[in-house]
Amino acid sequence: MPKTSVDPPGRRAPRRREGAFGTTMADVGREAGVSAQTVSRALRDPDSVTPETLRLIQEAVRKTNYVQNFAASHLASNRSMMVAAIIPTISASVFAETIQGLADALSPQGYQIFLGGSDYRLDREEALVRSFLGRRPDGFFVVGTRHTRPAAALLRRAGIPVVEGWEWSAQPIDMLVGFSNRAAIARVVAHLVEHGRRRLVFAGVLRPGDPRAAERRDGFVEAVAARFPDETPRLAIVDGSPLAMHTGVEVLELARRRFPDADALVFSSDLIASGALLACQRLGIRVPDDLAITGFGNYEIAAELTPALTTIAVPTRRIGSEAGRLLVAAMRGETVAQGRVDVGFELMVRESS
Amino acid sequence: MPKTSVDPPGRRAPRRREGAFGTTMADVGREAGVSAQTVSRALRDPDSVTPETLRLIQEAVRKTNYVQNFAASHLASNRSMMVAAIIPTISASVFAETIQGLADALSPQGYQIFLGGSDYRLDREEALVRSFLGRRPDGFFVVGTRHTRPAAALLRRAGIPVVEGWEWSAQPIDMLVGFSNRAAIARVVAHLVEHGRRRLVFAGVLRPGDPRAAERRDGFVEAVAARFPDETPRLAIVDGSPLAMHTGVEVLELARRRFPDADALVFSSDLIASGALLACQRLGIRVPDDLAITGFGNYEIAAELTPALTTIAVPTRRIGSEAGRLLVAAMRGETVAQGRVDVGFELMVRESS
DNA sequence: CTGTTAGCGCATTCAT
DNA sequence: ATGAATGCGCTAACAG
Repeated sequence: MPKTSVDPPGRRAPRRREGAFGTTMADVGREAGVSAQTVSRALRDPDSVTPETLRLIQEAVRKTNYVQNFAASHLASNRSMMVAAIIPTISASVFAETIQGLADALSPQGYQIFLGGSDYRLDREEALVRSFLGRRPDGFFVVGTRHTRPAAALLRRAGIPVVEGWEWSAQPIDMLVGFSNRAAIARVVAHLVEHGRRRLVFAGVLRPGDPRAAERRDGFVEAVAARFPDETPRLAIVDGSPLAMHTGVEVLELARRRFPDADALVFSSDLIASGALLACQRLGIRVPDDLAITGFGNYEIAAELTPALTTIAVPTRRIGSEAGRLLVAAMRGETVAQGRVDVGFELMVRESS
Repeated sequence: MPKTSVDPPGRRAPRRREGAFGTTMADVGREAGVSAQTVSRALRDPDSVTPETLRLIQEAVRKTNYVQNFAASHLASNRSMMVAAIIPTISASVFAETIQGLADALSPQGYQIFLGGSDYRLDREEALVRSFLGRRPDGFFVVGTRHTRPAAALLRRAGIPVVEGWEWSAQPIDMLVGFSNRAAIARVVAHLVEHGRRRLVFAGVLRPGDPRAAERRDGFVEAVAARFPDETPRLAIVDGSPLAMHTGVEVLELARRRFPDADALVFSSDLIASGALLACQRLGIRVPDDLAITGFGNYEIAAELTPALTTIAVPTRRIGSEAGRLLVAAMRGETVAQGRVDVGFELMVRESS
């Protein structure tokens, strides 16, 4: 091995990558006959170089199979072009829709999304926040406005735009895109009472990490108390069961056992409302004649059932796209005039009520 | 401003980060009275430093609110601790389950997941592959074995473990975790024929980017041809409609119009089978007396319907966890003995057939 | 429009 | 067990 120069002390063999993507901008530049810096510029802003230079570089990129290394780009520019997103669970279609909306708004701007599911647990959310911040995202989206104190502190200190979603809050960490779960249930209660229902039962699954469901319960209690001040609000709530269709049967039975005279069941989710509605067919309970049933979320199944399910439609996708819009603006350094967006909701009156 | 040293020419102000996470390992080390390297070691392997040193460092981390920068770590170590995953759509619960399984296997090992949805389009998949490889993931998971030529080439050249999932293929790019969609449908056909059905119709939604649905159709054609060599296989397929419950009604009507004497409908997905089954109630079609109906996927709704839906259960979550297991082993540099895992499927016989 | 220089924050390598 | 030097691949800042 020829050694043409004397290495200074402490000099070692270079750590150059062996892998397939060992080619760097310098390699591309060498191939194209320009400097690495020009390659960098050409890739980020093609108009900043001569058309001829651009052509040479593009050709060199192709020839060398070059794939840009974003980690290095991130380190040098202090921009990761990533947005972190935390949702309660990946397998709930409503949150998946929100993420779809987020992606629709962010992808065209070149941002990638880092997704995590907290499994409805604030401690896991905190762990995710901590771990995600290590990747230095340029923005953060999180479902919910309730967080552990350290998680909120981390997000506040991160120095990046943060959007909370799916709820309404007086004191968001930064920006907010949501709606009032309370008001939505109040709307359901108003609808039922207007149609002659008198003995309403709130039927739901409540878990510690799901403040949105708790808000719906509170909204129910408030709305019923306002109309029937002398009555105790009727609640049929389970808290150990999963938020799934078959739990609807369980909640239905609980409600009927505890309140045999009920004439309307206000479910906290379409998922359990659907399970209950299908069970009613088997049990011979006539809906809406014997019992009105309402859901929440306007899931795909709601419109397909017989009778079709009355429910609250939430613009889940729009929550994501609005959040993305706000994040993009803020990440660009623009001052966001209105950082709180109420996307509202819509009562879908169908046959079940 | 005191200037105690003469700057060499070309010297500029440092680019040190201003943001909240400006603290580096050097800052932590200074606070703890050790070098940055010791901090680095302590964070990665707490046993490699003195308990006392560890304590000092942990305290310093807390005091300075230090959050490790993974981008720098990645660049220096050439390990990103990320796995990229591409699925057809985020909002399909079956794929969400697979991702959940993947996360279950990878998170404990410290890997984070980069998720993308191709929207059932191979060109978008290629774009995602390209963009994801720029992040230099340590492993790659992708649903499907069909890819554009450049996408497959990129994955092959990437020099990282790749797992394809949800199908079966003779020539995977690298590793494979799936099952035979053909065999699954053949199993359904066998079941129906054994129970006296003679005029089977394949009812489905086919889209260019969904080879799994196409496999199911092909499996149907093969199985029927093997049993009734003289007949032309009956197909009721729509290709412009979304894969949604309400499309089931459309497919049902098409099948009945085209094959009025059909005695069994083999749907390509529980989603459309459920929509069709619910429509049958409204239309007065008795299931299974007039018509047997089968689905695919064993979605949550399948067991809740009346009659409950006969379907193929796919271990969706296990596809993800097995993929994660294989990736972890390969990323550790272990030689994976069996890189092809057939997770199989199960016929769930219920009331609808 | 293009090249040069320095450094982003960390892990690796070697020395102690 | 700990420290010092070096470079990962890229972009910012500046010079020409």
